[in-house]
Amino acid sequence: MLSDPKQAVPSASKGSSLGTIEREAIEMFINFFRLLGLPKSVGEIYGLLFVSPRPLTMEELMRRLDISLGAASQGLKALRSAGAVKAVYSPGERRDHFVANLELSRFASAFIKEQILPKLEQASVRAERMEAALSDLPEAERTETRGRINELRRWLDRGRTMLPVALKLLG
Amino acid sequence: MLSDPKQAVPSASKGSSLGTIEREAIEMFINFFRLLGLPKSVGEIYGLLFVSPRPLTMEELMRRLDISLGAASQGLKALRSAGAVKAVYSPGERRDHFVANLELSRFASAFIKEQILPKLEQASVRAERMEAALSDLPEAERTETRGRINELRRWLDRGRTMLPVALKLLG
DNA sequence: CAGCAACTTCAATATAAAATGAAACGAGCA
DNA sequence: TGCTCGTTTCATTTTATATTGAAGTTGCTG
Repeated sequence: MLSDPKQAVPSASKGSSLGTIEREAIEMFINFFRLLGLPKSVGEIYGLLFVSPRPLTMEELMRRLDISLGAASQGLKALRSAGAVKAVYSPGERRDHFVANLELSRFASAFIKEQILPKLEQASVRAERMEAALSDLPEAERTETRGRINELRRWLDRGRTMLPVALKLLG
Repeated sequence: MLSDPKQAVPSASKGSSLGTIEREAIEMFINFFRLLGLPKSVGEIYGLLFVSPRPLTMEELMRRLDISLGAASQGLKALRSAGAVKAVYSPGERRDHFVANLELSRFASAFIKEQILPKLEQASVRAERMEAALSDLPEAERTETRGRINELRRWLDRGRTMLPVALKLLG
């Protein structure tokens, strides 16, 4: 359980312009990025940039991945803001060229900082509110429920001490 | 970046039958479960069971959470198969009663084992195929691309040695 | 072993998320 | 200043995911 396998399969259409290495890299990153809740197009873009030995323009990404202008622009925006991709200057060239940042640990860090930590903080606030609401409960249920809330808080505290350590290990 | 905040808000309809503690718990678990790619209804069910001092039937879950028969059945199935919930025997009662397993570490373990490890394995296979396909590349690109594939493999190897350790720490 | 309550399944439907592409924007250049 | 190319934005469309509930199944019980 915990959701299905369902393998990523490249559409036939883009088979022509991509080699084995590119296809494998793209599929791999689609899978990992999906794990972080990111859309397919973002994984495709990063995958292609990861194995590309030279910077690519947005136009090249659109063409080779067969994605739209909007998807390319938004995907790159997201990747840049996560520090996963950067624009490099190309002399005498007007358009932007993009390269992948190969330090994969960035993703884990960004994910922890932006997704997990805020949820932990919010959860702690909720736990306080739950504690405070214990008095509304009928006597009989109070002890049992208090125990459960405490269990929850122990986990939240654990998380809040562990994650910064994990972040240090990564970055 | 890395997807939006967008807070879970309980539908007005079920406000009536749920107290503060229940609402807070439900919203908290909806948020965490979503992080693991699980549907809202699954988070709702687990949240309510988590703070419920006594076992609940499927019918109670349907009524109090205002979810359908199918959602309750499937959500419980998923939670049971992940070991997050179990059915307890209730003397002289025909219908099943469910309780939450409070050991939250189970989720992390299940998630790592079922979602992350398989993807790492598959990724390693892909990396081998990429390595093998290097010879198809024009000379000029080979060295750079080989370096990138190696970078990838270093990360995959790291992951494959770290995760089992993480699993031990949890369980 | 018939009837029924409890549960499961799954095709249909509703909802949410991502992709598209036309229109708006903006930076550099003549 | 007005063009032009490259990029961003966002309303619309498409696709994917979750939910519903009726029909099917199971297994207890009288």
